[in-house]
Amino acid sequence: MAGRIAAVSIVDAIAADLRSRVFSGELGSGEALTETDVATSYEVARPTAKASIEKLVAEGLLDRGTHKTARVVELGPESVRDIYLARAYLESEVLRRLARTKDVPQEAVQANRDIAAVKTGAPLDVVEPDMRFHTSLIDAVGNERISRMYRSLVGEVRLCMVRVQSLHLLDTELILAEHQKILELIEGGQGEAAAELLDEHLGRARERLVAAMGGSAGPEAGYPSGLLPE
Amino acid sequence: MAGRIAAVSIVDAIAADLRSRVFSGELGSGEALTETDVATSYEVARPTAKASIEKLVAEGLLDRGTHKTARVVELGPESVRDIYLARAYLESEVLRRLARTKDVPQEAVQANRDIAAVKTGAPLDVVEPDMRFHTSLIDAVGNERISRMYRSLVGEVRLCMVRVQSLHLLDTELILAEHQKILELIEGGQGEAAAELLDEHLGRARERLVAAMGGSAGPEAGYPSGLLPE
DNA sequence: ACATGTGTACTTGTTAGACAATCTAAAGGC
DNA sequence: GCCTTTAGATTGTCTAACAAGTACACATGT
Repeated sequence: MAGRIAAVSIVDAIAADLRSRVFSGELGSGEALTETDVATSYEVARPTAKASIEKLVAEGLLDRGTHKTARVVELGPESVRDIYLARAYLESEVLRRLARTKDVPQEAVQANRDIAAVKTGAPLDVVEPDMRFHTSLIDAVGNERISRMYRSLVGEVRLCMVRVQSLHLLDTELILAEHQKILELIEGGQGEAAAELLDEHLGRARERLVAAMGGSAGPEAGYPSGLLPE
Repeated sequence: MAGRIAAVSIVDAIAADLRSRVFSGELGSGEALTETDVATSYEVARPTAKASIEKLVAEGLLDRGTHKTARVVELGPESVRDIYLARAYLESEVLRRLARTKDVPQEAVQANRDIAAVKTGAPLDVVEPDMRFHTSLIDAVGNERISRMYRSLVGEVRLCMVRVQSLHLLDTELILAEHQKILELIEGGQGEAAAELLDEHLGRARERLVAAMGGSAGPEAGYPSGLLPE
């Protein structure tokens, strides 16, 4: 059941590789990706490269207009706010819903454990389990379209997370503690409180990242009260 | 400013035409769309047709696996529930948000007027302004990603609406009255009430459509109390 | 009769090379 | 220095073709 075979097309394979190169920072913000470049470097035909690029454009990871070269998206402060607010919209509703049935998804619990496990390593290692924590909450409502919508956001969200971690804007302990508390609130049926904590959780990351990018941070950037014993 | 010129690519043009043919019912549920068919009928090369088809697949209007012919999606009762619940997630949050600032978008008001204007004509004419009513509410929050996410749903939503109207499952007067009431609740700052009414509004359409498709309808299918004087 | 294997037709995945339209940036003229 | 022209690079689209996969009918063996 696990690891079902996947007959990936060449297009998908290249798209996946490009994606990971964007996430790893190998392809930096604003970097150009011409169709011929991609085609030659992967030794495929140009239409194939084109299709891969178009996939990433659809995901929001690349940007391009007609007849213009595709470039890695440049996230400004406004985009960051846009992204995090969209996240908050979806995720807070999801938490309320999950709390109603007191349904704590095991995958989220596991993801948080994984964050704890890597907390001594490189800061970028936190990104994957952190992302997984949030996606597993979304997936837990069991709505295909909602998961799909969230997926369309995930690429950009991950880009933001990479930035947050690279710049050490958040303490891993804090992430961990807040995730834990959110799960507890769901278990206790306190949806509204969970949604509020999530708003704080996301708001802090959001405003600190905005500030780090040269925007003016909102009040949400501050530290929380009481979760971490000084 | 209005009607800004659009240098549409051939791919986009074909995609747009196919889309409208799906919505109009000319291309029925489950109908096959071969790449060569599309290519010959529009007199373009197969790769061009392929790209168009892939666009519609990404939109959720067509369905296809690797090496298999693309087909118009077949919406079962489960899909309908999935779609409408996803809608409700986004839209109810949006209403709460709009009510907080008592922000009644003019486009929504206009859309509802347009519904009233066509109410004597063909039932399918209601679909476009009805869809516009809901999208304009979403767009009113001014979040690019949220609008984008909703767009990814719009294709399927519209398919559902076409069904609802074709089968005369809802009275236009009722749609109109509930839309009106929702706008009033927003204006009055009563976000929670607006969200609840929306849930009713969507829930009724949802369960009636489910029932019409052979699923078992939930309790939401019934008529409302008091909005329409008998 | 049933299950199994085979084969052919249809369809998609991918490639190659080519041309026109468009964008980008550098060279030149005022 | 600024604007225009020109050349190069890049994308949009096409034609033609082969490889690989799917589907369905057919034949085979039990």
